[in-house]
Amino acid sequence: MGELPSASAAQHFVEEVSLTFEPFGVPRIGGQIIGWLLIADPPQQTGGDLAAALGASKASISTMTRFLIQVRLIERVRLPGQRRDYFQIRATAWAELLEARMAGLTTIRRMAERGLAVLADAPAPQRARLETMYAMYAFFEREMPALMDRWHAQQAQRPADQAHE
Amino acid sequence: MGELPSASAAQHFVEEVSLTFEPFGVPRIGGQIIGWLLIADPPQQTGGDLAAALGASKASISTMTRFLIQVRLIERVRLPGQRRDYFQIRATAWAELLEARMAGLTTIRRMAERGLAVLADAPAPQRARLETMYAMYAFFEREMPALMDRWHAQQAQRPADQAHE
DNA sequence: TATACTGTTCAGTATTGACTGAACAGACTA
DNA sequence: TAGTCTGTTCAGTCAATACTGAACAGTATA
Repeated sequence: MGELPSASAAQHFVEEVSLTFEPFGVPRIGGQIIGWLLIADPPQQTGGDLAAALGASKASISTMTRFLIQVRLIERVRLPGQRRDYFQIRATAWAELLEARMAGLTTIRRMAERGLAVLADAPAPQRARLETMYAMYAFFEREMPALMDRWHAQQAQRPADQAHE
Repeated sequence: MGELPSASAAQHFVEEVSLTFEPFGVPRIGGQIIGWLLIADPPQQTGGDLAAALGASKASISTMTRFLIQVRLIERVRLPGQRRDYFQIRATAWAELLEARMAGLTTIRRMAERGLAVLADAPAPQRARLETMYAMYAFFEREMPALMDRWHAQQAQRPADQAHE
């Protein structure tokens, strides 16, 4: 177990992360794992570590880590010569999370599109609701990639503390 | 009840919208109400209309409409001289939904900030995880308003079929 | 082969919450 | 005041699921 500045502050942070992720459909323990992996020392922790730190059963940890790996928030690493599994936050997790959010734009744009297909023969005023909805999401869907590129460009420009990965 | 091009196509669309909103924490019937209000003719529908069209109880409609009003997706209108309540999609619902999503950026940025506070005395490599997370969300939090402004400007420029509202 | 250790699977529990039917409340007509 | 609309509230049911404890399976050491 690592040295944390204040155990209670860490615990409070873990709880906060857990609550932040809950409305996004991530079960409580999943959020706790993320929170803990964000501040744990070292960054890679075993299933046993997680179970101990969070006071959860091995079963929960096993199921949740598999889930978090599937949604690409964490990854499983095996240190050479070791037979234990370690978990850590994926370096690109947050970038991909944001990109997934942007893919959500497409979903809604398509939904509007389908609605307009249903109202194909309807008069314009009736279609207006869906037209504006479509226009808006199509706009952001079109513009977001450029913004994402600017972010990546800015990152490449100042690789200051990009030690890991 | 209005004239729909194809009842089954409409029903299918309603179902699709319902499924689209489900992962966002909107209960099934809530999504159905949104779907129906997107294509219904006329755009304003009574609680009874909704109950009949969706085959749901008055109680569900009452609770869900109140919820959807609270999250500002729909609004309750009273036609002059009428004593019945009508519901319709708010004209600015989708814009505000997107803005709410952007507010989510702030939540995550703050979360990273809190984590960094917990690791105030930790060495740089340990803080790196949270630093990149913070930088990324702060970047988008900073840039998104400008993009939103561009959208509004573009809308003002061509007020073509902005008949309603 | 025995044993320690890893992690997974599975049955069972307990909680949450979406939805309904029925009772209730308020406002307009007769 | 009675009757008929509106919409809300409430108790109860039903289904989904998060979580646990215990049994299981695989792999390395003795």
